[in-house]
Amino acid sequence: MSDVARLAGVSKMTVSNVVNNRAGVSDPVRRRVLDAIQQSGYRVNLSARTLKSGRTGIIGLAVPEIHSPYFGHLAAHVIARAAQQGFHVAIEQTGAAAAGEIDAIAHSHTLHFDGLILSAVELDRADPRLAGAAYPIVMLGEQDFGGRFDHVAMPNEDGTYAATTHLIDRGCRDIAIVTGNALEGVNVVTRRYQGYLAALAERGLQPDPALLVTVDTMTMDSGRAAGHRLADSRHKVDGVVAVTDTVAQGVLRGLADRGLRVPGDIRLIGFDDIPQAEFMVPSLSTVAPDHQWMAAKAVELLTGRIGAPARETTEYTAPFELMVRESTT
Amino acid sequence: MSDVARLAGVSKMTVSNVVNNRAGVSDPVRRRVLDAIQQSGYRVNLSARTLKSGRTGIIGLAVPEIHSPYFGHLAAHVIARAAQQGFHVAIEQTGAAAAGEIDAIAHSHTLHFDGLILSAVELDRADPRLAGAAYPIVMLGEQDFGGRFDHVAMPNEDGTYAATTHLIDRGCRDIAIVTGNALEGVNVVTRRYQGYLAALAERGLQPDPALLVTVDTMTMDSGRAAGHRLADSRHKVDGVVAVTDTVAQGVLRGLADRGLRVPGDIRLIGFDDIPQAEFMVPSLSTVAPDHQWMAAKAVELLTGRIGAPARETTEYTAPFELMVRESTT
DNA sequence: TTGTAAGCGTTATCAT
DNA sequence: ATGATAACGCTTACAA
Repeated sequence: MSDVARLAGVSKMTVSNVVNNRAGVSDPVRRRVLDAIQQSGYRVNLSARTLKSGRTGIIGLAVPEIHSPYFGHLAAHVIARAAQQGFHVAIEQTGAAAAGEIDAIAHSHTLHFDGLILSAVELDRADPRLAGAAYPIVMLGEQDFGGRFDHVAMPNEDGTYAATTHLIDRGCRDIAIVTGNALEGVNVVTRRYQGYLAALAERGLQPDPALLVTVDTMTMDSGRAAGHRLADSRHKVDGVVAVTDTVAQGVLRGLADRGLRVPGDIRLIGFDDIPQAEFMVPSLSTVAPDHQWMAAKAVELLTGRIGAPARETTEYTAPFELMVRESTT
Repeated sequence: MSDVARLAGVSKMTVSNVVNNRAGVSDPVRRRVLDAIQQSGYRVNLSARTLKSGRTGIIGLAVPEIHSPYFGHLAAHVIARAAQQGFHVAIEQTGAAAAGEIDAIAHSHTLHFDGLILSAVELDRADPRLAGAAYPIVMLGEQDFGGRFDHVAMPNEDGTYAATTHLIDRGCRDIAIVTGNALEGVNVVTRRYQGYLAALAERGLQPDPALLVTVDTMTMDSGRAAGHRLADSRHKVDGVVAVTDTVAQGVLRGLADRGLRVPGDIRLIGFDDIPQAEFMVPSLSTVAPDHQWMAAKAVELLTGRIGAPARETTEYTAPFELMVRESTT
């Protein structure tokens, strides 16, 4: 910057004013400075600007894992949206563990992110380590934090309710649910399970404990094992609600391993509408929350709070659509 | 830092020495300083450190799109590996366009990344804008840049050769290839096409122009359309080599749309071994490059060059394995 | 073993 | 409209 100033015959301050498009610089001077910038190949040093301003222009996005169609998809939207607002996104992987989620918060602090979008799946609202965060956090999609944070929620309960009702409408009566094993507290697993129970109850169907299949992780592998368990059990099953599309993909494969056909023998529905859902054979019916909407709201809430830290927290729930495809035909 | 120094009754410099684990600090002083750090909740300011040292500790990773199982998977490995070496990873999306790839380079500059891992799919080795980069770049996986950059290559030609040979071994004689439309120059598309041609030639099969199906983008959508074209043509086809697993997923779906069975009517093989390949119905045979190895090499090359900028460029080609699954049984 | 001084590149403030 | 100065928090070089 000193070089540019010398070249243009002005002070560093004037260069700064030109670089930042501030008013109060005469046209000829501005031109001279711009020329000097061209000539010297000058570029602002963001570290210096950050040091001075206390802002990095970077927001963190903490997700369980960036591979995983759902979070990858979401991340792509967040990155695009943040860019529109002049923010860069740094991605942290939490590994779907409470410790990783806390680490992400600490990291954000160390790296001086301006804020953090946290897709928490394990962290408890009561976790004392949550108190430490000294900058804006927006919770995305999962746990309930009782109004302590801005929150963009998934339509967990309503979505699964709609999915289960759809299976009943298609004539299913023995509907299994494949879900996580954290059936206590308020989290994605419990809320989706509640939606399933609510739909059964409304249609006068009894939930059968034998039709509750829990998995440790939300992976295709776990889903496949769940599919095996369903196929190998003596229980009649004519429909399956899977907690996520990724798990559904595994369930589908597990049923195929045992020679069961979807939708011929068993109907299957997922949750998320990952890009692959439409291309599976059979294509997967699913609950499709509006990912783009979620990303936009999350970024909007975060940048809003960066501007006004003391504002009241807000909670949004994403709209969703039921995508009916071959797997429930 | 001044606060900590005052609290511990030492100078800022001593605090710095303790924070950076430097030798030459007596044990009692070190303890006092650590206590003071605890008490005050002090954390180093990375911006200040960066400003002083000229290094950010952040490396950029530019990929066409972070959703996309292949790049998501690769990114996860790169992030993990870089973390081991004390680097953070910022992800840039290029949108599979040369302009986006150039932007990523410029961005890296602005954001003062210490280096960039660039998964270039469109950028040409002759592109003049490539000259600008004033920091280390490692090319990952695709284009050939004639030794100008450190490069971790995919086993493009050998992989497709092996895939095609495998189909021939399974009795296929009319083998189509679904690939990109950039059939000139040295890039992933041409090299994989060469591997296909080489395998046909070695087994005395004539390449049939009608069996070359090109797509604009490496997406499931494009693959599906290609599947339709193959099914609707009058040509006999008994095997398909797809340029990527993602495209293969689309081809499989496109063939299913037309009532064609894999592997019954047509055998299909992909490239990449994305996590979904194993879970597709039928499961997808594919060429499996060692992603973890690639990520590790890329990070290693980059950090090596950050340490020694003038070193000779190196080129590695990833090892691969042929995964034989149901789609070619 | 510890401390002092200067400077990394930028910008806010105040002066001209 | 433009400039001088100081400060952001840290580390290198040197002095004690």
